[in-house]
Amino acid sequence: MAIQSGEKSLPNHAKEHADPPGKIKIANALKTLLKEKDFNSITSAEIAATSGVNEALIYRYYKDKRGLLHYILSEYLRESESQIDQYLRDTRGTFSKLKRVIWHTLDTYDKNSIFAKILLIEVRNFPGYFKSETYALAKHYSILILELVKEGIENGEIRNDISAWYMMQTIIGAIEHLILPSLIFDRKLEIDACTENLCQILKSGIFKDGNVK
Amino acid sequence: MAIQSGEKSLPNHAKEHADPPGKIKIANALKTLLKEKDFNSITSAEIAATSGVNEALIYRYYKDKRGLLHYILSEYLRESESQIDQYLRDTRGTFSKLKRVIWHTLDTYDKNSIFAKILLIEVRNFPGYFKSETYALAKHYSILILELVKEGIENGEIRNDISAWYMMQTIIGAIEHLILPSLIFDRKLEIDACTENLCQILKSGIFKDGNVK
Amino acid sequence: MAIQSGEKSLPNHAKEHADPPGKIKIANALKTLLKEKDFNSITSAEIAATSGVNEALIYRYYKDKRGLLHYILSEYLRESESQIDQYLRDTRGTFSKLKRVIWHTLDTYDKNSIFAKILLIEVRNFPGYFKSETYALAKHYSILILELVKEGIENGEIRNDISAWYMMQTIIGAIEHLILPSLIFDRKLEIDACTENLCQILKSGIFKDGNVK
Amino acid sequence: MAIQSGEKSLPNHAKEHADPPGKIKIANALKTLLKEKDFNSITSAEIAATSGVNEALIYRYYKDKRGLLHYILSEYLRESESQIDQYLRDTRGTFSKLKRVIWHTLDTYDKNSIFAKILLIEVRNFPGYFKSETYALAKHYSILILELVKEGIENGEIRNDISAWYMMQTIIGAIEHLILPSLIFDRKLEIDACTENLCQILKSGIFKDGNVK
DNA sequence: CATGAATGAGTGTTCATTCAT
DNA sequence: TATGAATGAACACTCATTCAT
Repeated sequence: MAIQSGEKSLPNHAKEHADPPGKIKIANALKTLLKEKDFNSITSAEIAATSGVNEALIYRYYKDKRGLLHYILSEYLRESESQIDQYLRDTRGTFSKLKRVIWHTLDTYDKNSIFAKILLIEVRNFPGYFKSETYALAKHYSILILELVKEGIENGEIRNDISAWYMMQTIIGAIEHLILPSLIFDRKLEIDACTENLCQILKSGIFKDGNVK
Repeated sequence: MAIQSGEKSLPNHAKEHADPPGKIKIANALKTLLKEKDFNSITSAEIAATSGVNEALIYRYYKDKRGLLHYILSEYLRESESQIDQYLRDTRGTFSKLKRVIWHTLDTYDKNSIFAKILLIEVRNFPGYFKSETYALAKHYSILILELVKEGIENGEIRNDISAWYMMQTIIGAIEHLILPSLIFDRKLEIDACTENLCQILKSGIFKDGNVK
Repeated sequence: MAIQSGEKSLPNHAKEHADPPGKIKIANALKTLLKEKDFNSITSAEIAATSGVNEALIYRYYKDKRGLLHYILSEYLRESESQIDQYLRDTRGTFSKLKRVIWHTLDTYDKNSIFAKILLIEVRNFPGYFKSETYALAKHYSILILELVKEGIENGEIRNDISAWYMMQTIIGAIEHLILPSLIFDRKLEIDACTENLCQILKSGIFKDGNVK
Repeated sequence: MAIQSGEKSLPNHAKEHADPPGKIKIANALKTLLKEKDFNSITSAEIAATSGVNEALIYRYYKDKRGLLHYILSEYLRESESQIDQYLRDTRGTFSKLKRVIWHTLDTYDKNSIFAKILLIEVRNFPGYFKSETYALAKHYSILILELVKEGIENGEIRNDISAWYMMQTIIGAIEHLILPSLIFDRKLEIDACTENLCQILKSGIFKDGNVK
């Protein structure tokens, strides 16, 4: 069920083997380079030089440059989501869960600004097909929030006079809105304060008063 | 004091003449193309084709592609600033002036999202030397705000216990912060509401109560 | 009405100008190289080196490598056809005309074995779209023969109990059949003898006895 | 006397063993692929994928891609020749033998048009050294014909006023000449009719009248 | 016997830019 | 003022082939 497109399909029986060193080096090299510059202005030659492997190896492990980007993006999202799952298992109450998810998301974006930049800015300049591939990845996250909201509606914590989908959109929009400027202007994000504020707003606007656990 | 870098220095006697048709056509072509795509993915050939002139002519009038971008950027800023000057002449009171400037800035960014995108997003992916060149352009604007703030301090409208420079930074930051998401997420900017809100915040936070004219 | 695809569309007003030297050099270089090797195993770098121009110039004048091939092919066909036209103007009687055309075709193929090779052999390994592009060129020739046959039917020289199209196909097939082995086995073609034989066969098989002028 | 170049020399003790499965799979894969496309546009990766073995295995069993081609070519020729030997053992009279050989050759070429294409067309675009390697293979066949002719001269069936070598060349040329167009124009070969016609010509031209057994 | 990892040398093509006129 | 011709330096991507195990 893992998200892994962007990779080339190698012999199936190798599934249990870890990724070969070259593949990892390449992914790391792109991550490094993305800290410094645009994805589009990073060349295959640079990726190869940075990772210390041959240029052709990139194309053995990944469909193309975009496939490589897609791979590290999905890897990052997969990891982030599994952490969120962990958090959620330890938390009771929809409001608390939502707060945890928001905090974690802000924290991860802040710690991985390269990915945040790609997901929030660069992707928007790519031709459509990639946008949708990437959004397919990001959709997992949307669904997570949506499920949480629905859960809240069912257990009575969240008002039921607004559609769950609309509330999810609002929450995600708010999060992105918070992160974006800190990303562009290279500012540190005040994660705790932001979470607190956003949750406060959601509580007054979304959650029914007095019903929060 | 006109901002003109990016242009090639042509024979001096031409200085007073208006720009030759070719030069204007080229600049307009780039402006047009920027509405559709990334600066980096616009080719000189496209610019030439769109403007209906020869490719080499670009390099007669501008140092290079970046020089051309710089030129239209500075042209835009010059125009915007002269409009602001106009507005300010007709306005009394620092607060009112500041409000006017804020409104105008939001309005211009909104109407010229191409430039906003470049100034706020694209430039950040350019190599340092161009970034600083662009900041040199934007400095005029900073200074304008700074002067306004200083004026306010002097005439007693603005509190004098915070450095003028810090207040200017805050104001500019707030403006950019407001514009950015609407830019990235392609949303319409509520200029009046934004201005009102921002000014309200500034009034409570920056201006001394009851002292606003 | 000239056949000219494969070329890049350059500014229209230049139509009366002759082809620039670079363009000609490139075309000649490919012609030279085709004498020695496969089209597919000729590299752009080789074409550039042989013609003494920069590699990029190829792509200024031609859409791509195939476009260049198409160009020299169509140039050759255009020239050949205009020569045939010349011949036909000086000849009376359908049979004599047909004989002239056959002789000329064999002669031209023999003198330009590079083109013969491409038209009869290489093209067959190209993906469909190019095949059809090339056939579009060759169609001119088919039509010429077809018209001749029709003329013969109308003036009573050629029997009218077989469809003109079928007769044309037979003639073209016979010609190609004659040329092919001499091409592959690098043998000189006995043009006069071949023409004589083929015409003899056609006369007994296609033309009505005693009716030939 | 077996034809085996193109192969890598493996440990001697393996000589008597049959070919290992990987080796056979690879050869079959290339044969399959050759039905669809040019030898030059078949990649090692494709061969490996089609045969279901590792790419590197190709180079364990064959010197290189050309070596593999050479191998299947020689295998095919060896098989064909051994069949001819069989036929010849059951036939009496040089003319009858020659007729059998001709029929078999046409039949085999017709049934294995992939090989026919390579031997008659593709090889001509290869660099000289491979061309000559292939001719070395085909020489066996020439010698076979030559021996037959000599036998005919000795036993009085064939005229002795023309050199045997020249007659052999004529026969081989005629055969290839017959096959080529059907190959290029993808037509079915009329094997019986062709054999009959060719033999008729040879009988009138080469064999002494009335002397044929 | 067979494979996964890795690579050197291209491959067609693009693009910003310069030069001569 | 403007242009047609020409180019150097990349660029993403491919392929036959080798090596260690």
